[in-house]
Amino acid sequence: MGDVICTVDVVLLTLRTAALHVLLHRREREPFQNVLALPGGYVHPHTDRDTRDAALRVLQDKLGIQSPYLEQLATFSGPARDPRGWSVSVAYYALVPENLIGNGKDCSGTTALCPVDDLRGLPFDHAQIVETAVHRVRNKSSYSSLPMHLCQAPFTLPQLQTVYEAVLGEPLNKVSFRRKMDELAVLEAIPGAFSSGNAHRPAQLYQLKPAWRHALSVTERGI
Amino acid sequence: MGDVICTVDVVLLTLRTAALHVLLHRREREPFQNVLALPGGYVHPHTDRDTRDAALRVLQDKLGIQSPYLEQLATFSGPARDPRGWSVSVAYYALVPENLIGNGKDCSGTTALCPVDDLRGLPFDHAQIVETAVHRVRNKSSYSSLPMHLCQAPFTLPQLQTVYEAVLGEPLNKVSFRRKMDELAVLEAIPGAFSSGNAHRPAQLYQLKPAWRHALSVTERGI
DNA sequence: TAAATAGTGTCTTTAAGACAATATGCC
DNA sequence: GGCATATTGTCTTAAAGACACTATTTA
Repeated sequence: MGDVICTVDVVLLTLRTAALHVLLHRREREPFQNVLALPGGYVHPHTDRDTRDAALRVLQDKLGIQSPYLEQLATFSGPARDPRGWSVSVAYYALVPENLIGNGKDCSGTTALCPVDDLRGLPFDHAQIVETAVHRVRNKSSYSSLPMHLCQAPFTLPQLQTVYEAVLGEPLNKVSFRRKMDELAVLEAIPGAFSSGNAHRPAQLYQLKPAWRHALSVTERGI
Repeated sequence: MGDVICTVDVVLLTLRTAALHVLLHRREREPFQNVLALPGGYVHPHTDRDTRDAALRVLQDKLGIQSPYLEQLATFSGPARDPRGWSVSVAYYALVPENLIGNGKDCSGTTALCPVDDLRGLPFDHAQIVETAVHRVRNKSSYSSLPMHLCQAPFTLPQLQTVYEAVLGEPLNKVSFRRKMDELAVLEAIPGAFSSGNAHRPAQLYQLKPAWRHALSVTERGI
């Protein structure tokens, strides 16, 4: 009964040039040594408090990324998804602003940021896991504050609207968008802080209220 | 690495007297022998194609229930949730109409149907799993055809509305409800079939279109 | 025909979207 | 001042809810 391989995989998503990208990591060992794949690894029952802990450890050890927005996605299982044998992978997805990537390790070709709509050659069932994650993120973004975790604070409302539009893939009504952001009630204006340097009116800068740094607010009827 | 216990648990929900109930099963073995708990068991890598398959097997073997609406809920893990050791449980939830329960085995005290808002003494972290399932079902019911799987076909629209109201815990506008059922587009009227036996106008009988027996339809703005 | 519930028409209220006017920085 | 974008006001449109009217059965 104990011959089930138990792993975690992390789909780390970010926004680059208005398109969702996933961070892939070059595998150090067999199977699929040197192939780009989702960062993941065995659950370490002696040190991990749970699978979420294992996912955070993977992010820290393999990518040097700490404390992103992290949520359980789904669990994938079966005899064929991993050549080592019958396996269970608890998948998580993380959202980070682009600037957070590369601050840690790498810079050496061990990671790559790939557009989620143009992925090829992923090992295991990682293509399906990424697809599930992207679907979840796009869906959840349509009624919640989720995309705010892709935005580097401080940010302006027009910048945030651009992020929402990139994730959702459709233009949004400016007035409605602002009404919705107000309804979500997770942003706080930074007093006296405005965007600058542009040849036009500066915009108010905002940040997530601290209580919402790792939580979501949802609207009744969608963004 | 292989010393992680891998199990599935199933939260089987039904509606009895307008209240959500969960089907519990008396454990045949240690730990918690003879205690009522969620039906569950080890993943069998030699026979299960995946964890969903394991959940269906558990439903069949322990409860004699086949082919309900079944969906993955979440995965629960950690060193303390199971006294046997560090464990991962992939939880599923199933929805069935009440009449389907008891057609199989039991009738002998090995199972019990308990109201989800009045559960005590559940072993493991099963209380948390049930709570998560109920939360998921209530939330998903607010914008989808999910509650239809709690309804024995054929059913009338007023009956279905009662089911939605029971799950959501609030009264619904009759006209809006019918507009939404029309928008979901998953029901088909059974030609010439009407409810009868009551001292009032009979109601048209409906059933799920076959394509939607194991799928969900969702609305843009909620029920 | 009275009672009870099913089913529908329509008015009111509320939310969403379109449009435009004003605000404010930098050149 | 002129330009570009931010922000806000307000009108239009669409969805949701309230209410009431008609329909159809049994007692």
